Amino acid sequence: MSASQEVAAPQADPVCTDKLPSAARGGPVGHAISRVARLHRTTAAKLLRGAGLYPGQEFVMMHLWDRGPVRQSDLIKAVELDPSTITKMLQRLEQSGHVTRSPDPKDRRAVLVEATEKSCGLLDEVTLVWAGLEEHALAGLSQAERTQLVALLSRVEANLCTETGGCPAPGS
Amino acid sequence: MSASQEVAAPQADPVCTDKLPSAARGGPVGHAISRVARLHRTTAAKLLRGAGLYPGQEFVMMHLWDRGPVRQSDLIKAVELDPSTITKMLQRLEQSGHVTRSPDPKDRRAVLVEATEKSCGLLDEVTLVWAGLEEHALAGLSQAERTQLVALLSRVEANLCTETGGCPAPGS
DNA sequence: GAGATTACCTTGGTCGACCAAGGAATGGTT
DNA sequence: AACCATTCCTTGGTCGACCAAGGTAATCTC
Repeated sequence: MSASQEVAAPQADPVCTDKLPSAARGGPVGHAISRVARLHRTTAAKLLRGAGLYPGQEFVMMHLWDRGPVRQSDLIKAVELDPSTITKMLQRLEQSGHVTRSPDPKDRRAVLVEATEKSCGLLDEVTLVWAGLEEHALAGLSQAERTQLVALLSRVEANLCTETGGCPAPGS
Repeated sequence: MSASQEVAAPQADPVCTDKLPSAARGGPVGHAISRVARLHRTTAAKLLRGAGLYPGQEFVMMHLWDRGPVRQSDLIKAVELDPSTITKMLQRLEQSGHVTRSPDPKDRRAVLVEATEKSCGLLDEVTLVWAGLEEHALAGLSQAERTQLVALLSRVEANLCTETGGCPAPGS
């Protein structure tokens, strides 16, 4: 019983010696968040499809719809995405006619972004889709549970921001 | 005062007539989930980087580490991803030496996937990274809060699965 | 057994998201 | 005025994730 050569012949030959049954140990919250987020995104994708938007673009459009023309850098700060992501997304949104980009006369480095009139037709649809999705996702949860869910998520978000130095100041 | 030409000159000219102040109406949970998930993923990415893995690959590797050689289709069901996603991910994982693929002798359509010995060195590192990330994300949350968070997320997940017909049976 | 159906995987395409690097204009220092 | 640092955006690359379509092999049906 000293040598670990015969490991009781595991049916599936776990390759890496023995080790723990990882499935359980893998952070349950991390897994849950990943799965829920992916599900949420793909459902949003299907719903948004009819509107001609890809998932992720809604956030940008929403910001433009109620902020009017903004500098691209403001947009970046608002949605907290990588600048290059925004650049490319805007190029596509411009090509599909949802957005207009023009150089800022006051700062020749900057670019002003604005939702086109055509895109305004989507506002209602997108709003509806999001409301429906939210309700679908939260079906059966009491108001208290909903607020607690967002509270917990906010705390997790705050945690993930600290120390990594990847987030803007939580205050403003 | 009939023509709507002078719209009282809004400072930021919100383009789409008036409408509501969307920021508030956009589903709070949906937003929260998106942001948290992105944050979680990018932090994981940074941590996993040292191990030579890209975010998302960990799930696949974990499954392989404790299941041994599996058919690709099983892997697909386990991680609930699109087949093509798995195919491409495995091609990269094979090229980077973390995984081995071989035709299944019992079914010539199928492919058997297995973690390489080299990859076993990563098991500990990945486990540590995930444990640390989980703790970092949940810092300050009581045990009760943690379990409730996963409970709430599970319910949301279940909700998102139903009706859309995009999920496997929740039972098995 | 022949034919249709299903299961398994691949390829090609598009997008979002990131990093790394770089070009241009602005702003502050000396 | 000259220089350096910062800000703003772009390009090029890689990956994960999806959809649509296809090609081969098993399986079911008649």
